[in-house]
Amino acid sequence: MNTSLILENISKHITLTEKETERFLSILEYRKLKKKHAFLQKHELVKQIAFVVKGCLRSYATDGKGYEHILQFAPEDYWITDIAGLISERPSLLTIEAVEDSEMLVFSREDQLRLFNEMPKLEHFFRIITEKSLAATHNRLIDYMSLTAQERYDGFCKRYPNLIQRLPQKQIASYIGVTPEFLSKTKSELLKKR
Amino acid sequence: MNTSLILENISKHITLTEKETERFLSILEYRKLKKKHAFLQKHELVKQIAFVVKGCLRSYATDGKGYEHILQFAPEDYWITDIAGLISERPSLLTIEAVEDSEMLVFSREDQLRLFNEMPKLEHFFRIITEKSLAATHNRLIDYMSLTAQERYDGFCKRYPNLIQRLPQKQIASYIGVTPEFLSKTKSELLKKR
DNA sequence: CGTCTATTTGAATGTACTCAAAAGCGGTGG
DNA sequence: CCACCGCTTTTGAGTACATTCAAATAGACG
Repeated sequence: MNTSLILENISKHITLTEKETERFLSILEYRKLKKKHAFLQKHELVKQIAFVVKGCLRSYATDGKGYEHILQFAPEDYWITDIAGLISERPSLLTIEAVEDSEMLVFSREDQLRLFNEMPKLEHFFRIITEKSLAATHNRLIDYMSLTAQERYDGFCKRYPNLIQRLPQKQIASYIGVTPEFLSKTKSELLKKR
Repeated sequence: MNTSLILENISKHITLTEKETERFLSILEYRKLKKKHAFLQKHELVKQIAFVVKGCLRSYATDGKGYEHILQFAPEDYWITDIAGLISERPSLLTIEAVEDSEMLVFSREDQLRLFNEMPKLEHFFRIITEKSLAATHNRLIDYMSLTAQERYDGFCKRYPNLIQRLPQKQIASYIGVTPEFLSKTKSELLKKR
């Protein structure tokens, strides 16, 4: 189990002693997930949090017509869960699955909360992570409200230049909130302009 | 300075000793804000967090065309700030102002972080608050992606039945992400149906 | 190599926006 | 307390952005 990535990730905000590091590692479970396989199924109870070591996951909601709406992509070095399901302790509205063959380090909410009590530092870390995530989601909501599809696509390309090549266009369309057909047309418009 | 509301709010998640309560209250500043006056101006550095005791605030982004996009309403018993500006320490993209004559308890980020060190419990509290806020914003984003304007309006009415009467329709339109004209038409459609 | 899914393209449609003008409402000052 | 002014809400006509449905093409994977 290669834990250097997750330890580096954490060390950006807090410093753990050797003992604390050991304790933290003790709650981690290593998991592989093949492309298109689910880490979390819709309607399941959400109990875990994942840190992606390799590959990429996505979380999405499915609406009444069966359309998928992607909330988050989580490539290496990202955290992912269904926070709404996790804190409400109600069945998940989201599905989380692998976009590519992936590897994760996973732990339960239960263990997380237990560690928060033992090590306030760790709660400090996740408070910061959650704040960042909230800020990012705020910005995304504002983009949604104020930009056209073309501008949102531009923004996505600039913010995640490395992800674009790894994702099917259909999923990028779903993330920025348009149909795959429309994104295709939008892209060819952009090419004509240049 | 009436602090019972904020203390009750906090006590839903943590229990403070008398000393801790005193320490917490020591960082609070009481502030009144008249309708339409700003708690935070766009382009200012964000330094404070507010708890609304009376009245109602709103936070919004202004786009290139001068349109406002409301991110949050904060009536009594709600917390509000510009989290993105606060953590990035860059000028705010949001404006926060009073919808009605309001009263708040305000403290600085600096004091907040200082107290987090002194009292891990308080960081615990804000970790929870931030998680809830993130979950709510996720749900809102999904609504945005998957529902029509009419459905979003319905949802708003159901979720905030008491707020509707206090807010100008223009601001509800801005919150659900449509023009005031369109919301007006949407409402009369709804009436015809029933 | 064949099958299945993703992407592109086109035509018709729909949802929401823009602009304009009238009606309603609230607050302010005389 | 009323009259006026400014802002909000309503209504309508024309428009734009994005969707739906369909079909053809391209790509990925076993």
